[in-house]
Amino acid sequence: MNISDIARKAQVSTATVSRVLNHSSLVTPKTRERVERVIREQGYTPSAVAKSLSVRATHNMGVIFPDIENPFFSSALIGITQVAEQKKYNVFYFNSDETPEKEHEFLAVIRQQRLDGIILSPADGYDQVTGSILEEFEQKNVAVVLLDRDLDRRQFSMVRAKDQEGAYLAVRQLIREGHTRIAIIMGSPSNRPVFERCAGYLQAMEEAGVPVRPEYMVRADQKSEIAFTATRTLMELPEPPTAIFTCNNMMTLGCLRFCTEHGIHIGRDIALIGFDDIQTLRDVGYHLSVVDRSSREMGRIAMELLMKRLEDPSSPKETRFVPTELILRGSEKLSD
Amino acid sequence: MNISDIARKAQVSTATVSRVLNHSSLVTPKTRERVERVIREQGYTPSAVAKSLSVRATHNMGVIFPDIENPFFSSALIGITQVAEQKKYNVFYFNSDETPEKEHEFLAVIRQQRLDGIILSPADGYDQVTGSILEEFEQKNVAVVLLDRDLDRRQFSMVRAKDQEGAYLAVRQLIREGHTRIAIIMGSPSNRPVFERCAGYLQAMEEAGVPVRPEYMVRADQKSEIAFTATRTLMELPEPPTAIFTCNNMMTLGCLRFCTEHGIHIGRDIALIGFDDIQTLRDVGYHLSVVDRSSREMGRIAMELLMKRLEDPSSPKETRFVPTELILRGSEKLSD
DNA sequence: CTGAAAGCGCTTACAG
DNA sequence: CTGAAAGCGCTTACAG
Repeated sequence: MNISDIARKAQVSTATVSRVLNHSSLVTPKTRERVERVIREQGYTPSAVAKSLSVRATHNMGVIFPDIENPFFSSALIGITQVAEQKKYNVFYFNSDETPEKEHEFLAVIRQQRLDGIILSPADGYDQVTGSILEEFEQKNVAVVLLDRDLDRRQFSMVRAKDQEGAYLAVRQLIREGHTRIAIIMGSPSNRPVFERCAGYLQAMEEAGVPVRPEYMVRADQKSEIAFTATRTLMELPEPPTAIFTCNNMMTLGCLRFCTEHGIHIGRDIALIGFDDIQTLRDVGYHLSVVDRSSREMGRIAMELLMKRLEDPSSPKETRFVPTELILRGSEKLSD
Repeated sequence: MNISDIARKAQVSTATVSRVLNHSSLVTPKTRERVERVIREQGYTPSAVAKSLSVRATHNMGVIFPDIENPFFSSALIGITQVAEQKKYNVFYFNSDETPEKEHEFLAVIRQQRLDGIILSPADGYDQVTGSILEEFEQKNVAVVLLDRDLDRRQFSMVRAKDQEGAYLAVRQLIREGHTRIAIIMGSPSNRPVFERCAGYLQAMEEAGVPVRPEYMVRADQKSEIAFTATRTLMELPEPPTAIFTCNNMMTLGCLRFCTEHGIHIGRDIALIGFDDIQTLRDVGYHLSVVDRSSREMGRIAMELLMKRLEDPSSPKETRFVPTELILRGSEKLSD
């Protein structure tokens, strides 16, 4: 069942069928009606792949995220699909699993599939392969938007949160609570948002004249395991910190797990503020203070930026920021 | 840059280029090499859409889930993408947001996009539109696999968990702990897994001769809000239950939220066993007893079933079960 | 082993 | 307002 079959049964040309399919105004109501009836009767569904080949655009886009199990990314994906749906774009989802190699594979697939655009959070902010592939994309007019994480030295449209500011507020708050031994579980410089949160930490510490102790700055990554052991490192210090700031939700979870497994009570034995809210913990009334931002909104904005460049490839690349908010629920102080 | 350009520069026919692209054995090493060099030099990427049109198969598939923010579904998607990647299939992701209308829309898109197969968890197990669209799919040889939720009276390949058994074990455990006032937060019959968990509850109650009290059976849905108010209903009963069994993770969360907001301590004031483990709670050392199953595994199996039917459309539809496990962490008893 | 040519199912510039 | 025909970029049966 293809467009020719419909044309024959409706006694028109395929051009006419195509026109009614595309709601062209230059077709008589009566012929339109006749064609539509045949389409309905035959249960005909036009092939988007044939159309894509013909018009040289697919109306499909790709999303590459490092980990869809991370609530930040699943929320962002919701935001993306919401606007994709209303804009009639379809999304291919690829899970890079935090590995650049998979990311490269997927980028190749995206090229083959002739997707119109792509939204991604790079596995590694320093990756040159990803960077240059994306630049080729832009040259071939496939729109690219970076979400949350950026790529070193590369210019793309992107949506970010006010990371440094959020972290700064959090750490300033810890200082106001009287803490001076404040540790940070941070990430690698190749993950820019996490790194900027680190900058926020330093900013607050320096502004308040609190000495920054290198042994209080420990490194983790996107998997909670490392944060778990990083917390151990901190707590086994001769002079352990009295407060910790964690740079993302996975780190927060790893840190929390270490503490609970070792009888360290958050808000009594140690203060904690995390970056990214964790809904599940709120549900159970766990009073964790956090820096929050709207991940759905970030997804929506990423789509807006993508649409903008899709509609006009010469429109300027832009960076949009979503606000960040410090939510205090008690874990920032040491009660008892 | 298309296949003809490459053919011209390599001084062969497009047929030959196509053959090297597809690793056909009937092409001389030297011509192959020459063609490959030109491809490399030109940075040529063949169009999957043209190929799809030509071979009448896209090697693309669709996934429609009700809510990717639900950890069960995001984990299942990981399982799916893992095997999709190794089988060289690409996945379109659609979020139905628990609404049949969107689901219908997406199914139409899937048809237009000529996807080879689809994995879905229907928003409504009684939905006849979805049911008949899927049956048409099967007739047109687009493979369909249901994940977790099924469709009333319709035969499709599917992967499920041993829901009733898991629920049975949980409730039996509550009874062994001495509870007789055991409530259940259940779902609508249109969500089969949740409903079968209800059957497991009844089975355990009846087997033990514990009277089933209608007021202890309250209804919620996939959003935690309803479970929140359902819990209120239970707790405001003249004779409130001493134990609750919740039929999925969202219900568990809603129930927990009500309890924490009202100073009801799980494991002291009331016992609770939920269906589906909640990793975040484990991380913070929240001792919640649950019935667990492997959602990633369910995703992987769904893909296997899909591949099987893709490779041989006449292969029998089959239902595969993943095991279910009762994990006791203390919330099933009333200490103190 | 290689090529010419038809075909996959649409769209669209052109002519009428 | 409608149609004939070329074109989008591949694949493949057929002939050699």
